[in-house]
Amino acid sequence: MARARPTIADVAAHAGVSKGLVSFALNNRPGVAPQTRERILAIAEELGWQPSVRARSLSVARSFALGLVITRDPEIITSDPFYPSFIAGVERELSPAGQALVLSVVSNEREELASYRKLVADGRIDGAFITDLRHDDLRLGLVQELGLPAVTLGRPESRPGVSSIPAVAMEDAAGIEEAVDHLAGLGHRRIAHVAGPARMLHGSHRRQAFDTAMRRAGLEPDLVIETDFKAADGARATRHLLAGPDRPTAIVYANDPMAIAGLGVAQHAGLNVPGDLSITGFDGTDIGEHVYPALSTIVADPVRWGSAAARVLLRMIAGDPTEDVDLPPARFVRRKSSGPAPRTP
Amino acid sequence: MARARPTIADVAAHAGVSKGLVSFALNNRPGVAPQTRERILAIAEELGWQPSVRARSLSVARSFALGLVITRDPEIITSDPFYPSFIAGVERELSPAGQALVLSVVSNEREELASYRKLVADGRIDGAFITDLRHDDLRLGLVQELGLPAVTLGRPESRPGVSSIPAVAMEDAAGIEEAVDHLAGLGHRRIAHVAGPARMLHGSHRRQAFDTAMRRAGLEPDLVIETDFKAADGARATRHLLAGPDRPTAIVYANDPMAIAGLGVAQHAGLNVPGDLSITGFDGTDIGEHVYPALSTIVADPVRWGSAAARVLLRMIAGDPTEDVDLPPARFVRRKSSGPAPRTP
DNA sequence: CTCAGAGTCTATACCGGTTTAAATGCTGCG
DNA sequence: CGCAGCATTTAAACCGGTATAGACTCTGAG
Repeated sequence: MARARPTIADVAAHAGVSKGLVSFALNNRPGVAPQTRERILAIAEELGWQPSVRARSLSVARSFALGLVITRDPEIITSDPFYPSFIAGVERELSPAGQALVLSVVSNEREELASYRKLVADGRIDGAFITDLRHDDLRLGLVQELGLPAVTLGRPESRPGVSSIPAVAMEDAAGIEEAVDHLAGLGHRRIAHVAGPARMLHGSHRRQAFDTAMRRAGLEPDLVIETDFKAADGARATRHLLAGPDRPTAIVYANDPMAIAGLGVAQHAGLNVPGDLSITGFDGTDIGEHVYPALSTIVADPVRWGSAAARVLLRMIAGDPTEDVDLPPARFVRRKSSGPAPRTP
Repeated sequence: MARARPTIADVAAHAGVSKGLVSFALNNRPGVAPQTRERILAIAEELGWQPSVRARSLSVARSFALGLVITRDPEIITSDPFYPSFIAGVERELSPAGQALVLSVVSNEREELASYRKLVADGRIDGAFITDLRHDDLRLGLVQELGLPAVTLGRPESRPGVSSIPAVAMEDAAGIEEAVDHLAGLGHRRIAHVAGPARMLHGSHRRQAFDTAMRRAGLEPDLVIETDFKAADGARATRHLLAGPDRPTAIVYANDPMAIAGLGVAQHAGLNVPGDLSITGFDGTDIGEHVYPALSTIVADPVRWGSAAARVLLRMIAGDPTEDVDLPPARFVRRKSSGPAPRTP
């Protein structure tokens, strides 16, 4: 019969001391005689004692877990590479810290808020990641209201009150500007942007960066189509752009799946990429490297982003002072899908 | 000042009964007078009482959470669409059941086993999903040893002892056979297979299905290359196949990212797809639909798989009898990347 | 020699539920 | 009328930790 796992009381009994003292010893608290402490630790070791997260949770009112709520329509099978990588980065920090990651996937904003509330009400998490920031994001007020430590990915435009919500930001605008500069430098004048949803902060950031870079190059950023970041949207937007009267010679997409879909549409229409049309993506999925022609894109580092965000959040929960973190900006990587503008006929 | 949330003791005090009776009433246990029960429920409602998962966890020795351990190298940004969808399906069941999902991402098998152990030792989970089954999978013995309720995705080849590990299986072989039949029917004789890792059960299943279908069509399944499911592997395998002496006219890939990479390689080599080379994938990512030519592939339903697996696991934990579940088989979907075999020169 | 104070350690309450044994009240039967 | 038997309810233990007040050394200064 498997012996039940030892509790702190067993350790206390074996050591001939009280429970409380064992607790002190195990938590490196002062007030325990050095040799007693050692004896207790040795016995705990020998008995194979491990703390019960459950019991500790109840008594210290913490859960030793962090929460991530992802909002997306589950029916839409999207090969967004961000989350898997981001989560891997988060785990890398949590695991050694003895923390767990609680994941929730919901379909819409209503459920999203409800999910945060529920996770907190159930005492499942001690802190949360806020990803995919939106304009007037209700989650910022919510975590404040709930008193839930949180970190945002990217800087929110405004934080409620004298906020204590640190941001871990990666400047994605720089990459877009690089891409536009690159294209303009290749002689492109009609450059379009297939943007992400404007209500999402990174969607509009990238768009603003596009506008800025275009104006700086003396071009009018008038060919912009807003999408939902889905491959199908990218295809639709591309068809629309190519069917237009004065079609672009280059398209800057807000993510890789849309760029790849756009590439497909262009090729389907008989265009040569990059001969007739240059294309750039955003995110650096591994597939982009292998399509033909290889996709010029803007690469970020979601694994690192995850680690950084987790570190900030852990520090915050520990009560240490935190401040915003700036990660190295996303960089434009030239591959084969972008080239010189076609000679005007 | 925010009133602390009410405990069962508050409810008891307001109702003028004992804690124990409140607990009975709230859990629909017999032995409580109907009108007392109602009064208690009304007061609990009025006070906005919610059970404390933490306290309940400690006293009933359950965590009300399920675990998913994903093994993959975090540095490899892979756009595998399976997990996000699978998780969405799982969540759809867990959330209404008041259960949470604890996610762990690890880099290799050693960490994987350690992760299961840790999750159980910490009492974080009541059950686990076992995905990406391998031959002689150590996890089966482990969950048995740990007494951890578990469900496998797909049927393991053998289960330890008189196993109590139910499987939720989706017949993926059927799709591969359909694909081969389709290609053979179009006149292809040299059909290659870019397979997944042989140590993974679905990798070798798909390969077996390929062999079977080939033999049935009177063809020799001699062009098979084993890979690690990564896009880069797909590209490499394709280059190898195309450089060979007697190059194939069709390639069946074990997943979509590899197929898309293969498509890129073929096009890069100046081949027309499907004119010179037919290509099929596996998984039905949304991108496949939008590349040019649209990828013929085999579509599964990971969302449904997730829901089914979660249901089985929940039932198991509840102590209800469970049995294996068979989901509808993956189906071949013909799109544009497969066509008649080229006329032999 | 006494007493203050530091250093150790114990006893006990507490976190918020569940569970069990025992107490209470009521009904109906002999 | 007495008592078995049932339904209802209470009190208290328990899950496994943490936290706090107080008790018990021992030392050193006055």
